[in-house]
Amino acid sequence: MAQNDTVTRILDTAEVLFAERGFAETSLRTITSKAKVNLAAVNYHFGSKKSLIQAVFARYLDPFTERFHRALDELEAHYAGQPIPLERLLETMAGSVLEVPAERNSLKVFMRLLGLAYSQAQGHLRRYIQEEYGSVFTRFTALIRQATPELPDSERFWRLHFMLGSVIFTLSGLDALRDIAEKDYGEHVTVRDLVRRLRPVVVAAMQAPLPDHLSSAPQEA
Amino acid sequence: MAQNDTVTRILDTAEVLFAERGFAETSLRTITSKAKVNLAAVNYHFGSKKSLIQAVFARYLDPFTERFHRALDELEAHYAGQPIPLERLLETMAGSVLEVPAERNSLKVFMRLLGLAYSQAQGHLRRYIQEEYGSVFTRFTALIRQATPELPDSERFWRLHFMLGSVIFTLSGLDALRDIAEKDYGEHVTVRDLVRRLRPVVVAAMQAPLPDHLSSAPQEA
DNA sequence: CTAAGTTTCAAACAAATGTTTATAACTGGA
DNA sequence: TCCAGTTATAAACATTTGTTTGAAACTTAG
Repeated sequence: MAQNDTVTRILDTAEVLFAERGFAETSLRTITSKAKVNLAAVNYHFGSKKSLIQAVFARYLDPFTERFHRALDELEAHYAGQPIPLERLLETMAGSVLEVPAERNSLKVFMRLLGLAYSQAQGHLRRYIQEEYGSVFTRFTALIRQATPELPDSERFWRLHFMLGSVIFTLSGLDALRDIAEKDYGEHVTVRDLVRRLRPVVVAAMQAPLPDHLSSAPQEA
Repeated sequence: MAQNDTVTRILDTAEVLFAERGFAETSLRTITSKAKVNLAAVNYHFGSKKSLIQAVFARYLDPFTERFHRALDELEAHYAGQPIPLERLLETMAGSVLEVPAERNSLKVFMRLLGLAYSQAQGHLRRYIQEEYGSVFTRFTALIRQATPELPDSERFWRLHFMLGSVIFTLSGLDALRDIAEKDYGEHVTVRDLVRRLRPVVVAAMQAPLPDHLSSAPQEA
């Protein structure tokens, strides 16, 4: 299993370095030397650096989407057409997110990669993620819609992205923030702690009153 | 005023390109050719690419911190020792943020730069921003503390970062999100619209009930 | 006008990057 | 054992990068 070993070692090393420094700032030579494989191995096994980046994402996102779809299946079966409560939906998502990286690296790496995918204008990455994994997000938002019928569609859209920002931003910068929190408040924060803290915040944010310009005026379609 | 013209043209061009592509992905040749100045001009006027990046930030952050400090002065004078309501603090911050870029480019560029500063592990940038502009943030959080006495310190710390994530993430990815929103909901969203939408969300998030593991157990110091 | 100082410019530099190539080493089945 | 197919390796390749250089052009004060 020499091939698989090389491929895995490249992926393991690349994901850590990408998360630490970003994609453009991580050279193939840095990856291959740290992974103790030949420089040409990346192009041989993956074709290009771009494809390596996508492969790093696929290794997280493939199991995640699979699990998330299954979890949503169960949830829908259990509620049998009834709208699923917002809290249950959020818990399910958090659960699926937490399950996957537990098997390999830390959630931090995963989130940091997601944050980079959004922030770095790496066009190909955004497109790739949207095309490959957009469907599960669409499904999730449709369920959120049933759970929050009082929200205008556009308002829900924006609030979901507000919350997505909270999660990705905080978790992707977790290391630096954790150091501060530990120094200033003497408490060591785990990812699970953060998720616990996030839950009431996200729920409250989604259920916040409508902004003035929407609550008084007639709501849009 | 030939020098100033060159310097300004470099800064104007660089900030847009940085915001669009990131720092590592934007070469000095791209900047200088688009700005119609000589390649060596960057090193002549700024010394290095790193210093150019910092100068781009300084041009936003210097006026911002000055205004924000002044606005907080007024607010503190008006409330004369009384704790300032959370909404007023948030409005003041939003106001200061909105004022500055109105004079030059769009807020989007500013936010996107901030997002990049956090997400790209550009160590020097994080350090630079923390050292140069950390004090105003410290002052702001102290006021937030008085406005939310019911929150444990660590909980407030995390919630502030949750909200910071919402703002930076949404506003820095504004272009892509706006396109979706316009296509799906037929509404053109301005930055001011978004800030209006953010307000009730942020307030509700900051005032959300404590998470289970904090609300029942005795609260930490 | 002239000389000193500042700014521009084209060219070159060294270093680093992703990728390709040709060869060697290894692998498993006939 | 031998041979196809796969994988590993070192070397080279063509670009691109940030930076430096030295001379030209320009500006400004005496």
